[in-house]
Amino acid sequence: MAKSIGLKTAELEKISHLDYFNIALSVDCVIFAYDEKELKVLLIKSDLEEFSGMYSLLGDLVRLDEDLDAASYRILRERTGMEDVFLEQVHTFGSINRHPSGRVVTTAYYSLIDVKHHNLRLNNNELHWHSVKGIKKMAFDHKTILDTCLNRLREQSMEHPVVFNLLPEKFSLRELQELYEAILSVELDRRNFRKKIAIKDWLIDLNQMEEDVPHRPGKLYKLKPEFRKKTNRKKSSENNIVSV
Amino acid sequence: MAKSIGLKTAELEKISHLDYFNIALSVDCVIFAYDEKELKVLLIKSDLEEFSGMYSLLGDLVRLDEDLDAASYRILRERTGMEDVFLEQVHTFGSINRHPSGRVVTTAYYSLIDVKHHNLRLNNNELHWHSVKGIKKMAFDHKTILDTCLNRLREQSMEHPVVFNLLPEKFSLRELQELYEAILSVELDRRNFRKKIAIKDWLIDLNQMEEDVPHRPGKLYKLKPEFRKKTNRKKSSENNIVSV
DNA sequence: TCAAAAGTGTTGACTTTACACCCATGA
DNA sequence: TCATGGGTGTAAAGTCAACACTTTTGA
Repeated sequence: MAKSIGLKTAELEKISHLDYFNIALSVDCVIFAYDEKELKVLLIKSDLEEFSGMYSLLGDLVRLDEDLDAASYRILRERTGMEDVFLEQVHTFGSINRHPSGRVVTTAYYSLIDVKHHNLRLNNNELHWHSVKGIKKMAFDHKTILDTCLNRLREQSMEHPVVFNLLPEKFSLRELQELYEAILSVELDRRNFRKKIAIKDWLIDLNQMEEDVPHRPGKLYKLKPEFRKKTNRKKSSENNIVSV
Repeated sequence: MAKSIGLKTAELEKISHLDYFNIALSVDCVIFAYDEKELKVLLIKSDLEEFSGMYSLLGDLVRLDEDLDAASYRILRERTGMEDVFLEQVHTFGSINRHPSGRVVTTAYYSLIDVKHHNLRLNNNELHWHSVKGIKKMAFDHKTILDTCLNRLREQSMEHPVVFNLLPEKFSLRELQELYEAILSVELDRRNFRKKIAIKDWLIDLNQMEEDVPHRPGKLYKLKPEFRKKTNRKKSSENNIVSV
């Protein structure tokens, strides 16, 4: 079969570049949860001698026959037993020497889960929730990755209804406010907070009350279903329209 | 040398995972410029038979001894002859079948350059500026990548002084406004636009006037040097502080 | 009856939008 | 003298920040 002049087939191109198929690609998941009024992240003790005693994010190499996004879902599923959770790509880290095993480029994702719903076997596998505030040092460049994902979470929190993925289905406005305060590391004014949430029109009043609280119970709300997106990925048609 | 129980060295880990070092990693650059009152992007005719006649972004495989960010700078330098330009990572695309040569995951960057300063040899290498508005179909998943980068540019434009990378050093407020209008695809009110720019306090009044315009010349400005960052990458210390 | 949090409005400061006229220059 | 864009202000609407008291419940 004659080839067009100047063009090469993909197969030919692959052969001429085989040397390059020599970088491993991993994904690392920053899995956030909210518990005890603190933002937590799920970490595992590093099993590399080089990072003995340090913690790392949950990650794995991407398989040849696996989409990048699928790899991050797989890790989440394997580690937490959860399906259908919020997961979003954040950034890819590709310094030459970031991994002692060789050239490994990693794509970081962040995930938001309801800590009550996971299915972790936390006891036997060195997997633990860590308060984000207390984390100083991590294996690899994982502290940088964590910081980057935390910043992304903060940005997203302020513009989109994503934090509800960290709460149980029913929650009070106090719980919601405390969650925002934990994520943003700020104190918020109760009246202004409630006004702002009311304007967003994200919530349904369940006409139910908190129970088992040692004080006056608050009303319970849930997120309107149309905002329960699992990811926040933007469609290319969602352009920002601005006027000045 | 004795090993700690349960730990493995990075070297051992690499051996056990050698199969995975089999995905190629590329970077693709969405190089924007502004010319003739339109936002343009630099594209090249695809040299793959599969995409005969279609255009693609400028990309290349990442070398084994090259940082991911360095790879994107290299492509930009090789293609435009420019150093020290604005370049920022946007997203990584990793569908299994996005590339006919095999498994190639690509990290997309966007770049903003002054069209007058480049050093392209546009004539002999099928490299051309295309009006972003007119682009319908591209090779690979490059249309999706372009759309994603355009959205990122729009978001960044509204919050940070990045668009100045698309202008010559000296510019008039009219040029600046037309640039924003081209990027955002909106019409802006002149008085409100000037007020808004004045409040940002990004510009230095050069006390010079436009020349060779067929109407009353406007004042020329330049960006204050402290805003002339080449990239907009966030330091992890730059937390958003919010009050509600 | 005490402790804890629920629930609720107003004011002033600021920001955003909409909108129109005269001026300076070059052709 | 005409065409083109330069340059400028104000009023109304909306948003944001600061701030305090009464109510309800459980202990």
